[in-house]
This record gives sequence, C-alpha cells and structure tokens, in this order.
Amino acid sequence: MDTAFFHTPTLLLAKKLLGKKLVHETPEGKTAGLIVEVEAYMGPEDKAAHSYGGRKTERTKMMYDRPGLAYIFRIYGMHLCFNIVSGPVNKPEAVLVRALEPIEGIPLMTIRRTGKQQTKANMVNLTNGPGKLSQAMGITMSEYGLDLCTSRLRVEEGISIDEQEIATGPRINIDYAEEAIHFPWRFWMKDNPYVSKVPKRYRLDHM
DNA sequence: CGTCTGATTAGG
DNA sequence: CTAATCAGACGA
Repeated sequence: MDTAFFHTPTLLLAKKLLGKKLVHETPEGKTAGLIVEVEAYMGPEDKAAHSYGGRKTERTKMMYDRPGLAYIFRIYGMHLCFNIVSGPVNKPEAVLVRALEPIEGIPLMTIRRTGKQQTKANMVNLTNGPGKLSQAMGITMSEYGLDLCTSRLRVEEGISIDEQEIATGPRINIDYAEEAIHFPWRFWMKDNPYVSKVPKRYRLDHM
C-alpha cells in the first residue's frame, strides 16, 4: 500500500487493515498472511495505550512518528507485539495486529513456531495471536520503525472486505485501563478461524 | 538504584 | 489455573 493509505483516522484504518496482506521477506524466506484481527490504541486519552498521558520513551517514541511505520514492543519478557503506527506526527496512535490468516511461507512459519515440520491440523495455531504471528513472521526488534510501504516488512493489497463481515468488541487483556476497558476498539472478521482465542472473561462481550 | 508489572502463551 | 521471564516505567 502507498503512504496515503495510512493517513486516515485510526479507527477507520483499523477496519481498512482487515483483509490486507502482511508480508515479511527475510533471508530464510518469505512469509505472508491476511490481517483478520486488530485493535486500535488511541493515544494520550486512551488509558490502555502505551502513549496514555503523552508518555514518550525509548519504547514508545515510534508511536509519535508518521503513520505506516512499525511499532514493536516486548511483552512479558518473552513475546513481541507488532503494531502499525497511525495518526499524524505527534499523535501517538497505533493499530495492534492480533491475528493473521497464513497464506505464504507456511512451512517456514511452522518451523519458526515449533522448530519442526508439522501437520496441517495445527495451522490455526501459527498466527492466531499477537505474539504468535510475530514469531511466525520472523518479526524482531530489528524491524522496529520499518516503513510498511517500502521495506522488507510491508502491507500489501489483499482481499476486499464488506462492512457486514466485520465484528467489533472490547480489547483484550487491558484490565488496568478503567473506563477504556469497554471501548469497542477491537475489530475482527466474523467467523474467521484464525482470529485469536479470547480469554473466558470476554466471551460474552459481543458488541 | 529497587520494585512492580504486562496490548501473551503454553501447559497441566 | 499459573509459570515463564525481563525491559520498561516509575518512585525513592
């Protein structure tokens, strides 16, 4: 996609990202998947966002840059989460990519995730969560700040999604976020088997 | 400095 | 249900 694609309000960008293709080319090979689940993080006013209250640190500084760059952070000391910077410069918003439908480089994804070849039956476990997809796609902190229009890690045209196919609900694992807990800023493709598994406490939240 | 904790996952 | 596992964030 060109840079203009990312210059759009964050909640709209989050929805527009559904069905787009995330591609990563590495020396090991190419992997790609369709984005099927995202969450929007809305900047200084959003208690769930790393940029809440205008916090700007080594970790979060990329959120203050222009839209269409990669914001990546480590969580729980062991997993990485891949985000797409959104909003104009100094409006620190982002879209977390939570799940992909694998479409290319599946053997490589399997090896990165499990260290060995595996049956097709486990394909659903490759990219159905933010930490899992980062591992399967070979995304590391080296990709922090990459331009998603032009670099080896990019967003490309995918499939066309109808508004009717998009579901909305509260974001996952943000218990600390007080009133923002309930904001319906998670978007996913209805009935897509690659959407991440949701903790029990969220199961009834639909809409 | 010391302490707490997390935009998660796998395993029992 | 919980352990894993550590950098970021923040208070002293």
